[in-house]
Amino acid sequence: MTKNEFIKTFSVFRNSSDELLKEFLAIARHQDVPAGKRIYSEGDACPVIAFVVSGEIRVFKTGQTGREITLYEIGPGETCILNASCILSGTSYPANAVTISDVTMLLIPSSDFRRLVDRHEEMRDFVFALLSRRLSGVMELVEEVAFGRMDERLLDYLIEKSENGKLETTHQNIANDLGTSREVVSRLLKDLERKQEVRLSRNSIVLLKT
Amino acid sequence: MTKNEFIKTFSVFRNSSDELLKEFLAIARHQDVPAGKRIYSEGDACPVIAFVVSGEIRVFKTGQTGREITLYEIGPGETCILNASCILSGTSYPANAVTISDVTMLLIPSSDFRRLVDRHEEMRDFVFALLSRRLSGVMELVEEVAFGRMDERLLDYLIEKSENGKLETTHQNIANDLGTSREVVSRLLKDLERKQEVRLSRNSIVLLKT
DNA sequence: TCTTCTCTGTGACTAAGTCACATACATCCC
DNA sequence: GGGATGTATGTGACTTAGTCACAGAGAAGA
Repeated sequence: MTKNEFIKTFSVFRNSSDELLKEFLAIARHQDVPAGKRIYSEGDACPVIAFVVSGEIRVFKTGQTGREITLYEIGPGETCILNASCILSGTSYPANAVTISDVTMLLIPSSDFRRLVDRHEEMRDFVFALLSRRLSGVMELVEEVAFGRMDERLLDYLIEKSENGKLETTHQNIANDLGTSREVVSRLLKDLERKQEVRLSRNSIVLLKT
Repeated sequence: MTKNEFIKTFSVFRNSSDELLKEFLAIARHQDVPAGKRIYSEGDACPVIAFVVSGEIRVFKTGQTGREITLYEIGPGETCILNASCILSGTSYPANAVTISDVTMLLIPSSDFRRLVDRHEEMRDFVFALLSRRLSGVMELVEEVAFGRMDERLLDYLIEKSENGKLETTHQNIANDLGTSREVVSRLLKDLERKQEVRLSRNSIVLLKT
């Protein structure tokens, strides 16, 4: 990957020293991962840190009952900050991660990453900013889960995830993102359909009231 | 505060350079805050960062209905990492904080803190470690809230918070920590009393089955 | 003792999650 | 086309959690 390609995706580094960019790109190993592949599981060690060039990764927790909840998603120009967190604090991975589309990423071994963070202010700023954004985000999620109504959370979710008022996914997938069960999602969606707010069919939800 | 007093509480800095310690202590402003005082509210800016020398601070979120949930507590030798997070990423405070006992802390203006982090590896390590511990902790909390049963969460809470099998607090305070309502706590405690697992009286809960 | 304030108890109702099972849709094979 | 199979969705009955309204108990001061 060239310097220019890198900067295009990781725009925070656009004004960074040539030294940092050269070092980074010399170390980085390019990797492609197909959609639906588990990247990390809870308790894993973190030998490398991943910088996502394209595609999306879902980070989630699992309950004993098998229910799941999405903590956040990682997109292009971001890094799997939990890797950073593990590496810099020497702990193991506290959640699960899976690719939700084909993903291209740059891998940096943890020892090299540590050195980059120590040497380069831009790298530190990047990591701090992302780490604190995640912390805020997960705190926000606690608030939603603890106090929010499921029907409202579902509606917000539909609006956020839909493209042109349409969403192609299963009720189970929605439940896994929201941390509830498939039945609850099915029932709430049916209520919305009765209120003429959505049209349902297999693998598809169409928003009517925009 | 002398260097030795500081190191006693913030033991991670015990092997740090004299330079860092001197600089830190020259900048730090000592402050005492009585119990029950609001330190930050959601949306506040962070002009300073607080290093807690003694006492405890509770960090929590509030819902529209007035319910609260504790995200974590800050004790001696820790810093209010959300301050750090705000300062280093330039955002505002995403939660509320209140002293739960008399607190003594050292305040560092944000610009000075930024400089300390840039210059000293030990300070970076300290901040990263705490930040990632908090992130893990809050993720754990999401899991508990999303999937845990309230009776089990309550029991865990009682065991964790009790001293010599005794706990002096109100049902409302417990509810505020767990993110539920006072009635739910009262009912579940009554159930535990009927099962001979606790003895209840005003402002006090005694664990019987240790 | 009376008043006032805080804390706790409880019934009735709504929201959310679980369990069990029925039904619908899609795909592949013949 | 017509089955067979697998995945996705619908729904009733039940349990757990949260809300609302209000009753009653304990503490503390006048």
